[in-house]
Amino acid sequence: MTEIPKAYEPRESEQKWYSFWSSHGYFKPGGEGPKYTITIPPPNVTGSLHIGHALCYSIHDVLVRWKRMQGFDTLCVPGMDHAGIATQNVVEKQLRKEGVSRHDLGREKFLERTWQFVNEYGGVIIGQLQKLGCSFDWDRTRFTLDEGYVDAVLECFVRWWEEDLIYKGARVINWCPRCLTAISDIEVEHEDRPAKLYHIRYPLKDGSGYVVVATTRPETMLGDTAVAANPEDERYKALFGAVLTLPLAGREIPLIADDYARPEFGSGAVKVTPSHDLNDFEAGLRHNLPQINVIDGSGRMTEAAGARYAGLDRYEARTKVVEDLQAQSLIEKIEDYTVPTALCARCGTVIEPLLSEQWFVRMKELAKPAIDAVKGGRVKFVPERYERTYLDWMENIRDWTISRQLWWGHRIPVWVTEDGDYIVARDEAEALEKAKGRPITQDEDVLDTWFSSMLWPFAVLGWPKQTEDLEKYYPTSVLITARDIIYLWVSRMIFSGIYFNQEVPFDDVYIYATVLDEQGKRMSKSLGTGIDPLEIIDLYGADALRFALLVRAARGQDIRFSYVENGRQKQVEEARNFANKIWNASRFVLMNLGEGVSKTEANWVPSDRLADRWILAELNATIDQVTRALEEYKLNEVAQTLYHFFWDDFCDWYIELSKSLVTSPEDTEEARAARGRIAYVLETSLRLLHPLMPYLTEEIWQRLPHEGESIMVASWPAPDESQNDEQAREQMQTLIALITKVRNIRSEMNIPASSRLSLHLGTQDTSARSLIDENSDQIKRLARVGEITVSDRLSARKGEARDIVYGIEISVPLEGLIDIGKERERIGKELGKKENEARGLAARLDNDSFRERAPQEVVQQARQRHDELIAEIEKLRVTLSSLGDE
RNA sequence: GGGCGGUUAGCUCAGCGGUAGAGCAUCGGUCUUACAAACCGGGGGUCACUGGUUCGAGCCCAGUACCGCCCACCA
Repeated sequence: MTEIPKAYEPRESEQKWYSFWSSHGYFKPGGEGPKYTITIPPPNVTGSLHIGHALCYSIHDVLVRWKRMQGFDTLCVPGMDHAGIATQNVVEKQLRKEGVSRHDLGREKFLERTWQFVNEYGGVIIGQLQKLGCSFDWDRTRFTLDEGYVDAVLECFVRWWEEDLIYKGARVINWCPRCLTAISDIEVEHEDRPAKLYHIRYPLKDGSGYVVVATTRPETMLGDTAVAANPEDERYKALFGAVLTLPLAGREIPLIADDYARPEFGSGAVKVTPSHDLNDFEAGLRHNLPQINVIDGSGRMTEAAGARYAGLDRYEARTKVVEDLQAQSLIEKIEDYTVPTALCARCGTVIEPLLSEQWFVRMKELAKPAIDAVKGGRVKFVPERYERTYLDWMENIRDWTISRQLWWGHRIPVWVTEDGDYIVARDEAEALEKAKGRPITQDEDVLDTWFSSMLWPFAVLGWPKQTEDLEKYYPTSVLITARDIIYLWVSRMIFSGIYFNQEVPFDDVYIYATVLDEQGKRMSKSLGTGIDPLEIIDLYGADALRFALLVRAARGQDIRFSYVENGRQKQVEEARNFANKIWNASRFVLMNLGEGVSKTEANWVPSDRLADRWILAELNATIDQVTRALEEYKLNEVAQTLYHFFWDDFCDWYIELSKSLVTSPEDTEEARAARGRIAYVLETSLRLLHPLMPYLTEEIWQRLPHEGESIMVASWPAPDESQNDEQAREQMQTLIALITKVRNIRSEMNIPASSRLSLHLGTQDTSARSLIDENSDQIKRLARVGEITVSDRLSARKGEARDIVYGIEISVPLEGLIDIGKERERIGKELGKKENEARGLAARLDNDSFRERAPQEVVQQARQRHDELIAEIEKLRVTLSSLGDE
């Protein structure tokens, strides 16, 4: 017999099997069945694995392994995202440490440097995913900036330009003065911050008084080109058209009527700064107002702000403007105020709304079919509630700012001629040709990262080329992602997928849980609250980490995960213990199987034994339940069901009930059959567990009699209705209850495990009698009793502990061991429980409406249970009173 | 300002119409020939609050309170 270590040692096993799988090509597609495709959310090249990723990709791997075992032609495409701003920021930070800026290097050199960084550090996460056990097709790994991907982005840009879905325009956009680029609306975060509300007097030119405006940003007044009040506002009706003198600047500006001014706010008059506020910008367009930029891209005041302020930082300027106004008694009051402040999602800098020329995608037209696709059920969100989230966003969508003033990314394929014509082309040669000899220069900007990642599900399959992969594997089956990128990414994949392929990019969108720390806050590396998955894998194994996460992955519910105590991660420890349990149960089976057992010998030999019929029925129910739960993305249910089946049913009962047969030293046919059955149940369980715990299950499976090269490509168990056996389940329930009661008596009476007791049972029920007869050896073993006698009913005797379960009377003679006080207490407690339950049932049964309105089945059940209880109570009372006689 | 989640045993969470479950922790016992990372047994919950629907409600409806997310151009 081969030596098997007492505890599962993940490290060696993981390495061994991952390279085994890889070298056998199991990660590649190839099943006989229909296709099943997933393209993973490409992690940022700058990233390293955190717990959220571990969850995300574990879910991917579970689904992919499961479908592969079911025989689907299964493909999971991995890859990485070039992550424009994020990556550029990281590289710039490195440069800063060296004392240089990207401008010192110049564009070419900077890009070289960034590629160098990407080649060196990027892909760290890929290696980490492999450690996790992910069975993705690494040969198909893609990068959103690789050669073919560039073609996809060009194709998209050119076609949208030709369809007039892309335009350039001057707009007030969100500008990050630190990243020095425009960012889209969704890349802005809002945070309430304490601030001041300044009430400023704007004098009327004719000297007849002033109008008070309120603002949180006094420095922008230098760019005011009007003051607006609501047309319905009685206070201003007579003044519309009047001219005001803008303080400090001395410019003359009109008082205009526009209903975006809210009469109830402050004085009802609002300053209008078209260059630095989106509302004001739009009001400016309505009234043909001039636009004056007083703040530049780095957050400093421009020349247009006046010589006194030019060059000042926007906050310094604010202080100075307020001082100057105060000096002229033009500040009416300053109040404390809370303002929703816009911040750059990348770096946290306060956003500056800035008037600038940018490229936009016209969204209305693109959104329409993407809305219909979801409404029509062609894309299904799981959990369903996110459908609403998506639709609300899409139905109120605004045009998308796609140009970024960065260097790292897809350069915008637009060239400008000297006379200002835009030429959109796939490359410079084509642009030159189109320019017909006019000199041209390429637009400096790059595209928003999401402009490229929105093409992911089809670009990774080869689009815009009509490749075999695209033909075969698109659309994909499911997208598994986090909820915070529903707008940024999911929505955009849907509308671009439909636009370019006339088909939705995926059937389902599964939004997985957010992993939180013990405070219920989002885990974040930067806040130091992150846990390194590799550390956990090192300590407990990849399977344990996967299981710990998956068992908590209820659809869409957040997971709180950093319960660490004395350097131990309790949640993973629990999963590791389960892995070890599986290991040891397998060890038991293997130790008894003997050498050279063939697959056929380890098969299910039909049996009339209760335990056999029962475990087969339970196994079958488990297969059914687990498969169903997988179909519904209820991964926690999958994990919990398997945990319960394996530990409670298989280990605690089936193995124990089969032990004497299985370990029998004689090599009888009966014993061999029993060994075959136990191996069969184990092998089937391993296949069910494999998607969750790939390494452990492979390690054991390879040692068991099996067919095929790897559990990875073994078949997924199918439920078999003929194996349902209600009778076996009921009888087993009785047997378990009986054994538990005897153990209970032992424990409460402090009977040492070593002392063999006798057991008297009383029942008139013939089926209960035969249940006891047929399983008397098991009862003796598991309840640790020597002799069992069965009679019609038991009469009270002295020195015995009594109980009753499912109508079977139990008596354990204790001779001198009994403690009457304890026994009285124990029976009293039992009696109390039963009386309580009986009372509740009686109350329901007495209720006319219950008997009339509740389903007959429920009433019937209640009545039966009630009658059973009454009989049991009766007998316990007799016992109790006989104790009282002592 | 709108929308969405959550509130169940000391902790982390399942359960979502038939009268409460798991793991950990805790208490007592056990080296019972796979496993002390284990085994056996016990204790512990007015299922946030208030109303309502129902024969029956953690479970459905309405509202309240805290906690957490998302969206929003309120100067």
